[in-house]
Formats: sequence, structure tokens, C-alpha cells
Amino acid sequence: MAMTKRTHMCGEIVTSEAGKQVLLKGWVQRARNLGGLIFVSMRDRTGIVQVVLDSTALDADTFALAESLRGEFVIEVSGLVRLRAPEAVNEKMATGHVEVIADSLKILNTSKTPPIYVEDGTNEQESLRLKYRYLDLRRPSMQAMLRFRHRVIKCLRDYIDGEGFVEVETPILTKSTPEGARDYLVPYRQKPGLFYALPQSPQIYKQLLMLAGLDRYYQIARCFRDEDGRADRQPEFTQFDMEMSFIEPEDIQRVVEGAYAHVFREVMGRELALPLPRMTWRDAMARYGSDKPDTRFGMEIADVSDTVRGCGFAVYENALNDGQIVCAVCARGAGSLSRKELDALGEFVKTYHVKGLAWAVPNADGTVRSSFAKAMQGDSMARLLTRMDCQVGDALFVIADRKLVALTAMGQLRLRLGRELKLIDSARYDLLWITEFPLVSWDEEEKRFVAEHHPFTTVMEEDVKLMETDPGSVRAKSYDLVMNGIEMGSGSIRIHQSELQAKMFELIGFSPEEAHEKFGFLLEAFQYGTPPHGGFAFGIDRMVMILSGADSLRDVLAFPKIQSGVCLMMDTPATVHEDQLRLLKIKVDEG
RNA sequence: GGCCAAGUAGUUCAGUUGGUUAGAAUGCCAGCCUGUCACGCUGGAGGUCGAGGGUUCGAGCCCCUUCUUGGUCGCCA
Repeated sequence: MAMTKRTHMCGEIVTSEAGKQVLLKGWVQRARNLGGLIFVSMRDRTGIVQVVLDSTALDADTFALAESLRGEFVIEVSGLVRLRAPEAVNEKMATGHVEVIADSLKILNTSKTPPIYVEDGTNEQESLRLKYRYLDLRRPSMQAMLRFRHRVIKCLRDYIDGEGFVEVETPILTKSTPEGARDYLVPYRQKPGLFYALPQSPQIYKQLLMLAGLDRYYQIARCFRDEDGRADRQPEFTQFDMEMSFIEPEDIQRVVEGAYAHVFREVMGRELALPLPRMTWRDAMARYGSDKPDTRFGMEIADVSDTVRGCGFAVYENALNDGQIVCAVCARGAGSLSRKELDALGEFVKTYHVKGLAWAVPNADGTVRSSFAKAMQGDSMARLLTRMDCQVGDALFVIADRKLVALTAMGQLRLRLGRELKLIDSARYDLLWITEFPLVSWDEEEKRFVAEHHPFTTVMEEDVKLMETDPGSVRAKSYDLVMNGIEMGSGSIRIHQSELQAKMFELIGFSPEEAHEKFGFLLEAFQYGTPPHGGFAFGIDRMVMILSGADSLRDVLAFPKIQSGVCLMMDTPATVHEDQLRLLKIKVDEG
């Protein structure tokens, strides 16, 4: 009698060695009866251990038990370890793998047939994997991910501890603050109508810790933001959060770089060249059309406004007359794109609110295949192609619009072309600092300036005077860390003087009364001799995602939520008992 | 909230121009096999084609609505 049984499981094999005798506990992957032998494959996190049950070595009851096994099961066996394969086994069996000759077997538990394959290399719908996440996590790759993540976090702790930082936990039940993302709210039972909010970051607490004289704080902090999900965005996520007193940007940047270099060395076995490159926000926008540029490939954006001035094409002439810009990229090797593919790129950039995309492809015979060549008078097309060094085989793309809109759309087009033309070296890790962000930006909907980073970010000294005359061009003392085109984190030197803080609140349209209501405790605290201070926070999930090569944060979280914020495994959010609502004086408006 | 894509056995997928009883692999069940390790061989069970409506003699396929999941825009101090 024989059976072949797959179980799709892996588990930890605990070995307590006493001589050559071992005890194994684990999930059975496969068992097969061959006459007087039963072969059982047990998988641990590193591989498969073969267990051999011999009818002559086991008592009849135990052997019968092994023979009767049906379905998935968790077993414990003890026996002798030996290397495969001994005498009387043919050559191909001599693999050197470990084999255990069992003298006892005990079934610890059975299992239903799993609804998903618990092995790597399968391609199940993610929603199914997430519903049975506890089975999904048994996959070797997921086990490896959890251990990898653990190693990264341990590295960070080791490093920051060595720098003299102290971890302080801050409340999860805290206060809703204006600006920023939507808050998750928690009703307050003792006074219906009052709410806690879950922290979007421990920002204010860590500044108060500086005031308290802690000097060097850090925390592995869970943060919550009630916004729609993305592949690189979860409603709750973990930040490596830190703050220091009496510092300039370089001081905190040195610590953050050091932490990254430590992780790269210890976990990835790679050296990071320090200090990391710096690029101003203005430069990043102009060259890459993004405040988080992917510098792993070129194809930089050029402002060709001067080149096309007087070209006769009304679209460009009008744009320039309206103070807009005309910008371009030259995509090497994109000349073979079909009309259909080029048009698809045109549709793509419209997503980013530009009116359209013009393209030109020089032919080998000197003519130009183009969407706008006819409108370009004289040698203006030739001049443009020369300016962009656009050769036969390349394609030129041009966008005219308001400066930031045009650059942003072009930046997105650049990323897409970079991916599709396979210009990105995936073995590369490009880290850089983006500095000198604008302090505020104009919010067209609210008709006011809003803080680009947060309202506690200080101003570059030479720009303070611009706060009243030209707020939009004021640069903040803030900095982002970018890796491979993904924002890893951001930080800033904070405002520590009440007068400047008041000025900032005024700039973003907070009346003194509003400021007092929202941040009164902070403003009062700042009157007691606040040291100059600043800090940084970066996402651990994103760090693990990039370092492990994952495409989504869901792949590096044990229990992630889906795009809508739902947990498919626990089926949350869920309704609560009406008694709970009554206690909180909450009525649900079904409308 | 907008746009795009996907949804067919437990799972991964195929399904022609709209045409008989919707297929394959894998998994599951049963039998066989004394060294398997993606074991092999034989047989079997398993489907509300996401849901609802419509067009048609006839719908997995065409149309409308809706739900779910993914990507993205908005949003993300």
C-alpha cells in the first residue's frame, strides 16, 4: 500500500541532540509508504529533512499509525541522524542531505487541506493569500522576509544605541492636529463627542522631549494615516523616528546616513559611500521632475523654452507668453515606438494634468516623424533636436505647461520610459538627500498657503525676510532621503522661537486663537527655553521593501491591509455591538 | 470620488465569429508501486463561468448595472 501526500507546509524543526539521537518537530511535506519503509519529508526553514520509518525499527502500532496518516499533519519523531545515503543505496541517492532513522513517531495534530499552496513560486491571487495569511507566512520566502525584517530593525537599534540615543515610547491615543492626512479617531467614553486621534507621527512628542532635555531620542513608532492605499502606502506603518538638540541638518543627516550604511553593511553586505549626495529641491524638480528622483538612469529633463521661442508653433508661443515653460526629454532607443505606443504615452501624461505630449522621431533619411513638425517653422525643429542631442533611433518628447505641472508630468514620463526601455539597473541602490524644500505651497482649493513639510519646520536664515513678501519662494530647513526614486523619509530643523512660530501660523492662515486651540500646550511649552533641535523619520517598511526587492509593502508586513484599509484575514473593520455604540452615544447615519 | 485592468473547478489558467454535455494542469478521493525528494501509473469526484438585468432561437463570450481585487489620479502636515 502506498500513498503520496503533499502538505504544503513548512515549520521549525527543533533539534535537541543527545549523541546522534534527535527529536524533530515540524510539518510534514510528504509521506510515502514503500513496503517496510515510510518516507516522510519534514521541512524546516532551511530545507527538507528526510525521515525514514522502518518497520523493523518501529513497533507495530507506531508503524500502523504512520501508514494510516491521511491529510496534513504535524508530527514529532525521534531517531538517529545520518547522512544520505549509506550502503545499499544507489549513487543518485548520495546527496549528502540529512536523513533521520526514526524509532518513534507521534502525531501532534492534523490539518485540513490548505486552500493555497504553501510553497514558493506559485502565483495565487493576493486576496486569497491575505485571507489565509497565517498559511501564506509559512512559505519559505515569507519566513525569510520576516527574518530579514527583524535583522534590519535589530541593526538600526544597535546602531542608534551606539550613537547614544534613548528610545522613548509616546502615546498612541493622542490629539487630532490640523494639516496633514485624515486622522483615525477613537471616541472618548466619559464625554461623548470628544475623540482621541491615532498619531500620524510622534512629531510633537519628540519635540517636547527635546524641550525636556533628552537631547537624543529615537523610537520605532507605529504611525496611522487614514488615506487610500498604494503599493508603497499602508494605513498603519512603522517609522524609525529620531530627534536631536543643538544641531544643524548635517548632524542628523550624518546619523541617518550612518544607520543606512550600517544596515547595508550588516544585512546586505554592501558599503555605502558617505556622505550621500545632496541635491536641492529646485534642482531635482528641474532635472528629474520629481522631489524623489530616481537617479539610477539619466534621461534628464531640459528646459527648452529658449530653444523654441519664435518657433511659430502657437501652442508653445502662447505657453511662453503666459509664463509657462516648454520642457523635453530625449529617450535613447525609443525611436522604434509605434504611433499607437506614442499616443498611449500622450494619454499617460494627461493623467498628470498637462494638456498633451508632443513627440518627434528623426528618421535615417533626414526627415522627422513627428506629431508637431508641421507647426514648427524654418529650422526650429532641427534646432530643437540638436539642442536635445536627439539622434536617429531616439525619440524626443516635449511638454508645455505651467512649470511644476509640466516638470511633474515629464518626470512621470521619464520614469515610465526608463522602466519600459529597461534603463534601470536593478542591482543598484541610489540614495541621496533632497534639500531646501519650499516652506509652503499654495493650496488652490483652500485659497491659502499650506506647510509643505509641517508647520514646525524652520526657515533658512536668508529667506526669513521673504516670508512676508514672497512666501512661495521661502526655503525650509528640511530634507528628504530618497532611495531608488522612493521617498524614504523626511526631516527638518524645527522652529524653536515663539515669534517665528507665530509668523508661520499666520502664514498658513491660522489665527492666534486657532493656533492656541490646536497647539496651545506646545506654544506654552516653547516659552520655557526650547533648545534648537531637529530630527528625521524614515519608513522601515519601505526600507525593507526596497532592500528585499519586494514590489509592495504588503510583501514585507506580516499582516498587511489591502488598498481600502480592510484586513481580509480578520475581516476588519467590522460592526460592533450596539451596546458599545450606545455607551459612546454614537448613532450611525446609514445615509 | 475619477480612470484603467482582472474575476471561469480547491488553486493557477485556456476557452476561436455567440452554437451540443465548459477543458487542461495541479490539488483532492480511491487503487497500484520497496529509495522517494515536483515520484510514477490507473481511475474518480469536483463548476450558480463574481452578482443582477438585457439583446438573441441560443450568452462564459455582446450590452447595461453592481460587487470584489489590483494599479493609478485625487488624497498622503
